Amino acid sequence: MEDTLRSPNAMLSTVSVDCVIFGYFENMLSVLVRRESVPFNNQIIEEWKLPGNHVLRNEDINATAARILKEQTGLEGIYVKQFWVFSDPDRLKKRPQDYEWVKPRLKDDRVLTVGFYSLINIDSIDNTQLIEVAKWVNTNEVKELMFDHNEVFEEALKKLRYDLLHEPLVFELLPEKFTLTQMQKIYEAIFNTTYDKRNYRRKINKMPYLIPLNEIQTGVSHKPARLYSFDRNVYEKTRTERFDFRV
Amino acid sequence: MEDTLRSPNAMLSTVSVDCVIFGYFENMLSVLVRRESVPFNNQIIEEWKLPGNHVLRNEDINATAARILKEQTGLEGIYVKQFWVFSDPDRLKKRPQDYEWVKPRLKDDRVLTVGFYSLINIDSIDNTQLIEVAKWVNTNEVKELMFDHNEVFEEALKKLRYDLLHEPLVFELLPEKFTLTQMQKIYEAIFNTTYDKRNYRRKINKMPYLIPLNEIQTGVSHKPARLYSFDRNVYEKTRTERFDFRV
DNA sequence: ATAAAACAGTGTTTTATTTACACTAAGTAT
DNA sequence: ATACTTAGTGTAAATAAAACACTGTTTTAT
Repeated sequence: MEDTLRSPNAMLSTVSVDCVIFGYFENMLSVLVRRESVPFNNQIIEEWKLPGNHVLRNEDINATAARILKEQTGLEGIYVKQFWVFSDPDRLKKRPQDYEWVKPRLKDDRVLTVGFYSLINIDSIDNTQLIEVAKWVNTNEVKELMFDHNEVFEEALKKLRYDLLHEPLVFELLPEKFTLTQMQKIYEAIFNTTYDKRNYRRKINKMPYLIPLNEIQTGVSHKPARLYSFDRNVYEKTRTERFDFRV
Repeated sequence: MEDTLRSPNAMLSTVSVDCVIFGYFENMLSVLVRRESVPFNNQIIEEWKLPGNHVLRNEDINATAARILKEQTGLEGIYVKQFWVFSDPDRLKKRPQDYEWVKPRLKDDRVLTVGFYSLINIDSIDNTQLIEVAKWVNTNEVKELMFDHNEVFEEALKKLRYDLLHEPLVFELLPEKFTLTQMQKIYEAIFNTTYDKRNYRRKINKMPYLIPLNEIQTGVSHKPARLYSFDRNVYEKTRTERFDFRV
């Protein structure tokens, strides 16, 4: 409501974007960033957090997400999706050791953060130029993070699972050319289950945007599988609504 | 990323919540608010906008949404869901006549808004205590709104349709006790289509949370229909993930 | 009392989708 | 040649979806 006189109680906030970057290589992986050590109770604690940054003056939040992706991983053209706004007034105070360290820097009331998740394809992960303090970790082995970042992470994973049930986001995690087994394994990893190979293939073969190529896998020590690709144009024609995009 | 030194380019923003309030009575309806008249090019223009307000210092955005609902409609305990953050740096400038009027009041860089939609049940609409400048309008007859509010409105409607395909949100639009025909008509209005009554009933009768009552409709001048209710507890048990709540 | 109007409520057949289940084929390594 | 590893495929049964039309109950008008 921009047209009322500003209430003296209106919050003045910096806004940040925190990105849960998902990739798949044998397991579901996610990028965490090591923060400078935190002194707390006379101890030095090594702390990890999600990659994130402030929204800048001339940026929309999607540009912020794109910038974070570029800075942290060196990658561009990555799938990103905003999934939730974390706005608890006390969200930075949930872990006092983090808050004590941040507090002196705060000039505004709050820091509200928009949670994004992003999906990176297998091949990119090999040549990701992660910044020095970042690393890929197994999503099952995420330890305690700063602030409310565990909550952000868990919500991202929930939302990814939910979205995958309704949209073929799995292609964002796959390389340009992939095998059906690779695709199946990603679903199995995310949903922590297994599927019957024949039924799985029967089902996905009905997707008109799944294109079989006249090419086979190389570099494997067994029968090579056929490669497939994802036709984005065909997919775009089949859907009516979008709540995501590419940065 | 709250732990880096604040960039001099970090945006400082007030944050607002704009609510697209949906209800159903013969048609899909939504609440619009009339703003004080706007002088532009020496004309007085009557302007409409979505109900909204600033996020206050000690509020999270969901509390803001709850407050807006209470203030504008007098209702509490309403279903609300955040669906998108509108963060275009120029979003207030899209309609210069609006921006000219707001500009002198802005002390911060931007106003970022979180879009919510909310669902109100038929019965409440009758006794909604709308504030004087607000009115229910047919969603098909929403005219030009202030700022980017037409975009917010359209995105809300898209998101509602999308969500309805995957979750039984229709119960939020229905009264405590309702007939199957009422329910069907809401779907038909939102998706602008018609369904076969027998197939529709066969389908929804498989929902375990749809409870037939030993009561029938009253006050109708034809055969009264059986009443049903929605069992929230049964529903909660059948779902795994939530991205919405009640305020 | 009877008829007309308005909506409630129900079943069958066909087609498509889902599920459960196990073997053969192709390439690689030794 | 053999063993190993993963690729690739079919069928039958159960379930779900889609197409389709009439009878029953209550109210209102005459």
